Amino acid sequence: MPELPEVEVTRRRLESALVGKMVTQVLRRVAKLRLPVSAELTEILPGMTIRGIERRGKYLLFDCCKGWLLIHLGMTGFLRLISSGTPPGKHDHVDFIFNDDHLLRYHDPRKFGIITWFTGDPLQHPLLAEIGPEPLTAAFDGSYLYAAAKKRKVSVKQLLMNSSVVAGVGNIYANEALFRARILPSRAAETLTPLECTDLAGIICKVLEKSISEGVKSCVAEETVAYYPQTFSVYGRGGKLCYVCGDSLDEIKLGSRSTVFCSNCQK
DNA sequence: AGAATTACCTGAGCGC
DNA sequence: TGCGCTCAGGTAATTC
Repeated sequence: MPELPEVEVTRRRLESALVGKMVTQVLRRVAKLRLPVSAELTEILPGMTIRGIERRGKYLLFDCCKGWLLIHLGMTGFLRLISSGTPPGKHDHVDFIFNDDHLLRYHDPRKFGIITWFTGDPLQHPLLAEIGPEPLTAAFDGSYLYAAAKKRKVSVKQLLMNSSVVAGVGNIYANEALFRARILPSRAAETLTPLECTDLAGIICKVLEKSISEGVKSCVAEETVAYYPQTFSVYGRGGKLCYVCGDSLDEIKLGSRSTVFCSNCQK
């Protein structure tokens, strides 16, 4: 599923392909994803030029000069950049056709994504306004994390996955970062020491940045997809052997989310 | 306010 | 073969 790195890789690819290009047509095949797909998009967007593409957490923000196109990929969504005229397949819900004969196609089997239109400061949009600091900025550091964790009884992993605490960290990277920081996911957030918070914040940055650079390297000509091959230390490896100590990895549920860790390496 | 729970959605995998 | 069940999980809304 697309998390911050996948969204960032998508953003960079789309930015280099679409900035300065004009939308000529929007085709909407479903009325509703997780939220209604703004009906006015088909009438408003044609004629508009993409000035830039930003990212906030897992949201892509297309600057259309007169307003913003906000896209969230949900669980299973991805965007592809293909030739216009390519016939749509199953779950190809929305097409954005550009004046250079490119087609940006939104595909999402589970329809957990969001496509909406907003005028004004996109950061003030209700969906974005409460999101915590970006993990790859100076605003997210050990002292911030320590303050956020203090007096919180939820598990560290659930704290990291709370988007109002830090933007864009989902299940995969929460599992991976905690493994690398040697911290048990089930630990109450309030038990983290300042030193552990500094360590963890730095590791979160590293894990995300490494994934982004892998995604950039794997860039396939033409097609823009949110997914790229990656290897994880613990995510999806419950019952398999820890790469560090060789013990078998444990898998539990935290907040109904699959959580994998090494009880030998993580304390 | 924080924590826990529910809802949204479809394909994959499984037991029978 | 196919039915019914569970699971995957981001995040908003709802409830406690």
